[in-house]
Amino acid sequence: MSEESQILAQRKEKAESLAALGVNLYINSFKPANSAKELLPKGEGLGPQDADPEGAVYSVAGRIMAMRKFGKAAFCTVADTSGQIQIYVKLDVLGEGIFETFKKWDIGDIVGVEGTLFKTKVGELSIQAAKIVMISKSLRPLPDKWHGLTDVETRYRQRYVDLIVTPETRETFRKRVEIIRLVREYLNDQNFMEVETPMMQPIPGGATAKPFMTHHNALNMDLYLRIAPELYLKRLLVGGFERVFEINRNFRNEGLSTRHNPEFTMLEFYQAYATYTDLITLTEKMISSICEKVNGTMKITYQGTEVDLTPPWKVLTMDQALVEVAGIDPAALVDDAKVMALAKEKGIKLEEKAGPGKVKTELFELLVEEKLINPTFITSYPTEVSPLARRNDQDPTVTDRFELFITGRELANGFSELNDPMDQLGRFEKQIAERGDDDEIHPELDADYIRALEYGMPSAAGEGIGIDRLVMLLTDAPSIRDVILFPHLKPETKLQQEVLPEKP
RNA sequence: GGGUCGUUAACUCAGCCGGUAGAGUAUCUGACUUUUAAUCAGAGAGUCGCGCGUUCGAAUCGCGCACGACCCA
Repeated sequence: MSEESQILAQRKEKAESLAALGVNLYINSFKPANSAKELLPKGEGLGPQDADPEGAVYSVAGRIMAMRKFGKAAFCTVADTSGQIQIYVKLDVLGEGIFETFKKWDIGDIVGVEGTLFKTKVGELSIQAAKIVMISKSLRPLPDKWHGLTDVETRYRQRYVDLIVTPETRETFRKRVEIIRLVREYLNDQNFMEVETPMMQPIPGGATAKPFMTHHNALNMDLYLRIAPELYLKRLLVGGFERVFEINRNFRNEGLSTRHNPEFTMLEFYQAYATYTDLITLTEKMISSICEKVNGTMKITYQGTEVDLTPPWKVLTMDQALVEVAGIDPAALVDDAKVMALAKEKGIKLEEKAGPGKVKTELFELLVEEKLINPTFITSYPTEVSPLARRNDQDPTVTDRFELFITGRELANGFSELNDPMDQLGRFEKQIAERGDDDEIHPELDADYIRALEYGMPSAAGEGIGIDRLVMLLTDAPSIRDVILFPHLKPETKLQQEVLPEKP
């Protein structure tokens, strides 16, 4: 108790004194018939100080966000999920006994109110409270009503407080839900089936990333949290499901940043008898239409930069991008030796086993990526860096693949799928052979995936879209932590001591 | 992993060259029956992130650590 803050101790005392009066502080019998949002239009016909002539009784429940108390009356702002409404509490309406308990109400309490509507002198629609109940007593004070909660650490750690007091946070996550709902709707309308594939995988495949490891006790086997669902979704193409998608979490055991959370949400979808160019069209239509539905326009601002999502979007090959965007002399790209020389000149460290394709991709990442502000599809990725993509029929050193960049960031990655089992096996083997001894990522050969391809997979195209990054773009969020409800943080050290009661 | 910045009351923040810890909001007491950042009067509230060091004396200076932010790899 001695360690407890004064306010917390006072609130606990207050709760105890209410309980001593026989007030149940945590009832579950109040069921509001109305929401704040639906009541607000009912004041439209009323002038200041008018009472609702129909005298209808309404009830709402919500959290007290502000209180202005007088001796024998008070105004409270009550917030529910739909919005806020003011309630007016008066001694002569409620009676002495009830009003005494009301005096112990605090900002932050969740309460229920029943009464009729009226407008105040200054014209704010309010509920004249005829009945009031405490639904849940709050023991902790809310942050400053004027400044709100600005400490980002507290906002991420105690998202529940952030959601209570920061309207922008509520808006961002409402938009996130809406964006994901619209993605589902779009793909369902195109006859895609939503499926779920393993998150715990014996061999982590479908991407190059460090996995998290876990252990199954009964089977006594190690498992990996998936880094991508790709290889399972393509098994479903073999099985005859021609259009599948999955929206779910991937896990990568790598660094954290404003663009990386260890678990993140990925959309992957696969369409049989389609090519990567079909997906380019699908992608620009889907994202631009979702943006218009969520933001009312396709021209948005991201962190002060204007971005126009109106289709069609620009399509450049990697070579074209190096020339047009980075200003590289086309002569420097004509053969492998010239590419290697250029990389050296630009200060790229040449790994021993890195081939010209990997080097060119690094040049692209260094010189072009951050300059692609408006949506741009980059195509013709080197085969070397695209182990699961189909080779281009004219030039087998590149693949029928694209990545989508907006605001300098990769947002999507798609390609015509490699369905030749022998080619796939060769690429897996090459990938494993080229692994540097110091590499922390150890690709393993997924033999069952090869076996699946040997049954025959239809020609197809597939794509992954980072949902968190899409939400960041469409909500103008600077950090991925602003679009993930509970982003990963290191644990607090002192919290246990604070919450647990002291033992004698 | 490296660099820069931050951590002071429940919240938002001051605190200068090292000399008794400050404000607003919130809270408590009193007044107040149409306020809306209500008002007026009064009061309480702190392990200055943690540890070590320098010093007569450290929120302040130094070193280490923790957590966070941003940038870089």
